[in-house]
Amino acid sequence: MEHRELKQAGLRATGPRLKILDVLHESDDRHLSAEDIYRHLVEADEDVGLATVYRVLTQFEEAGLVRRHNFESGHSVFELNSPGHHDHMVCLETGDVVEFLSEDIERLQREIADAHGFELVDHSLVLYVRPRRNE
Amino acid sequence: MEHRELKQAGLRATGPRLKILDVLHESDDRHLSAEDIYRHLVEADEDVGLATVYRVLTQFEEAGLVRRHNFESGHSVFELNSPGHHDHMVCLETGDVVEFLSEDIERLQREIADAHGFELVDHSLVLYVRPRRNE
DNA sequence: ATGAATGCAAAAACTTTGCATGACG
DNA sequence: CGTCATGCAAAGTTTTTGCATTCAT
Repeated sequence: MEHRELKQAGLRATGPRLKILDVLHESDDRHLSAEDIYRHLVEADEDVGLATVYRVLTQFEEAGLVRRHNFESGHSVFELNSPGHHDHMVCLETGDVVEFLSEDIERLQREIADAHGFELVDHSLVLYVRPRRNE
Repeated sequence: MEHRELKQAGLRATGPRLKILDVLHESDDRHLSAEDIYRHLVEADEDVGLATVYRVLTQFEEAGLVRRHNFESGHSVFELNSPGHHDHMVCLETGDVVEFLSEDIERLQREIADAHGFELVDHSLVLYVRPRRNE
């Protein structure tokens, strides 16, 4: 029940918000741009404006429902904020996105921030890779 | 001699390119947006167009003279491609950028890419931090 | 009913491109 | 001199905003 998901996040359960959340849940691709989501909605004959998609995604981000990434330049992509944190590996040749998690790296990051007198709030780690040739 | 630096990179040593490279070398802040560089030039009464700044920075990036980052959304920032690689820590309260390097993290990244059947080509790691309160 | 959310269109922010002119080697 | 590079202005992208209308509670 996505209605509940929105209320718990402190947001009114409006039509556009429900539809956008649904696209995020149902899409094969976990990582979608605002334009991607807008296209899904138009194709499904849902009447939602692009401006609303941007506004709603920003609210979702503030509410912790989604995370925003800026992998390469140009535009942002959004993904549902799944309970488990993870980082991303992007294949430069195929565009595939693989999620991974390294507790060692997570710990090292906290230690490094700490050593510089800071507290780690968040981080962004993206590995750019290409298929390994079997030599 | 920045003239030489450009020739070695395979670029003609034109006025605008020398001036932009100079701004990158002389600026206190290592990380500058195209607009930042343009502003420096205008203040120094140098007659260089913003479009040229963008074109030259892109050429510099392709030639390996600078690196482009997309820390937050909206705009790119550029820094001279110093010989030693490093990652970045951005303070959310002051905007300060601190550079750091962890050989452990570098190694773990290669291992992770490898474990997924990929070869690590590049990566982006940014820690978002805030000043640690002394409790 | 009432304040919040939406759609549309216009604007803003950032970056790229077309074209005539000017500069490097 | 022949390109290649530049400046300017115009166009392209992505994202935000103003405002009248509609919707959720």
